[in-house]
Amino acid sequence: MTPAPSPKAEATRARILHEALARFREKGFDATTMRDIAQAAGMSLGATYYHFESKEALVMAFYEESQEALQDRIPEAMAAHRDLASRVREVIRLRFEQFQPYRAMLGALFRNAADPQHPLSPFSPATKGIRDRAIAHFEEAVRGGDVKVPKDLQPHLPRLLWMYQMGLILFWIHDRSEGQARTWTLLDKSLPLIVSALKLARLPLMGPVRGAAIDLLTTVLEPEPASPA
Amino acid sequence: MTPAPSPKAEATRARILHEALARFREKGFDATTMRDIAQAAGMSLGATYYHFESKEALVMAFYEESQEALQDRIPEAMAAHRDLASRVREVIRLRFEQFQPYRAMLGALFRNAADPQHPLSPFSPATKGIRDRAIAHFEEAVRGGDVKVPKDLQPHLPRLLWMYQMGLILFWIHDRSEGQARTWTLLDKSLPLIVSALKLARLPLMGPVRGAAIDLLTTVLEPEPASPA
DNA sequence: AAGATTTTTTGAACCTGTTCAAATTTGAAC
DNA sequence: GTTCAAATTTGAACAGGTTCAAAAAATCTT
Repeated sequence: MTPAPSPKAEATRARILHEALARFREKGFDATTMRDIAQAAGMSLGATYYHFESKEALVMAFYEESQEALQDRIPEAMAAHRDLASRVREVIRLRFEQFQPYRAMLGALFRNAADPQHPLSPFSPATKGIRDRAIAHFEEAVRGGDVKVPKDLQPHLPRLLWMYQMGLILFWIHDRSEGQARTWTLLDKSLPLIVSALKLARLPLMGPVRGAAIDLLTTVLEPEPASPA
Repeated sequence: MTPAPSPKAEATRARILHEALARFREKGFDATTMRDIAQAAGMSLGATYYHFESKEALVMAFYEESQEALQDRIPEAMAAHRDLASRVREVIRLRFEQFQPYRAMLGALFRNAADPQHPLSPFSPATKGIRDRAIAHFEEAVRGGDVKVPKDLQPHLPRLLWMYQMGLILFWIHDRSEGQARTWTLLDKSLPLIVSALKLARLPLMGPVRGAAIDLLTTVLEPEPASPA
């Protein structure tokens, strides 16, 4: 796809991204100008655009890099937690920890969350690669957890948990309480409920209910387009 | 607040809005330029800005006007439906019917849905007036319905139903299926579930569960700032 | 190393939302 | 009808994201 990984342009790219993020963190996404970034990186505006298609592409690169960085920390984190709630909580906690310095600017990323067509949306085709890896974390959390998940729910659960995380992140971004305390309260109140519901879902009588819920789910979830040969 | 309703500026305003909406419908929000609109309305760009603070203000005016227009149709619609599911469905159906011609451009309104601070977000302080009236429709639907709602849930239900509607609208806007068939499927599958859950919620054993759910709810819902005297 | 080719960089636009001071028009008071 | 203030309109800017042809630098070929 990309013609070549490029030799040392990689360094320039990294420098631009670095300078951009520093400014995003400090003054926010909107207040930072592409001209600011170009100047900080010591190059012309046009050159900056040679390395990044758009201002938003910078945020995308950040998103990508973040996912990369988290990748490594999941295994050890999972090794330290046994029960499902703790495992899921840990995945989410790590993400928050990582996003912390960028909380303000993340508004810019999630501004477009509601438009699944927008490249920057966490739900867009453009972010599928990142999304899939993020979902894999929850797959991992569930797999090694202590809760037996019904067969029919199994293929959906990781994605559902990822969506749950997305909701929390959205809440967190706009949470103006001290230290985002309300988000943590929400997490600690909702996660146990989810896990309880999961345990309840295994009860014999619950078959039909589960069926209805999953039926609903498949209606909502876009059918993944079959990748052509 | 507003100094005066203005005499005939109202007509100019209406003309601008009319021309703007025609173009939004035809070419979409983004592809329509403020210069286009000014020209269509037969006036200078600056004059257009005299009547509308911003391009988004045009969408806001549309949103406002829509709410106004729906207001009248609710009573008769409710008179024709007895059971709760039908009543709620009717409120939602009316909204879809009204938004139909603007479906494409509504992406622009809901683009900012995820940012509760953004004026155009249906969740923003700026849209509270409209929102409150929309919620009132659901209040009406519940009040005259055939389902007895538990006391502790009562104050929350209308808003919850409104949020449910918002979710459906969001889904609908991005639903690319023929005639947005998937949205209707979703509605017809989810609404009965909601009503069933509501009926179940009244069962004696459900008290604690309901309590936990409502507790969670009040954590999520921003505490409305007390209006100062 | 000269020439050819590709990658980077530059600088000058362009576009579109928005702002604003300076007219112009309108309407009320006299 | 003249006068004055307020409401409206104009035209010319500005800002910031984006584009692009042309120049410069780096890399490759022989």
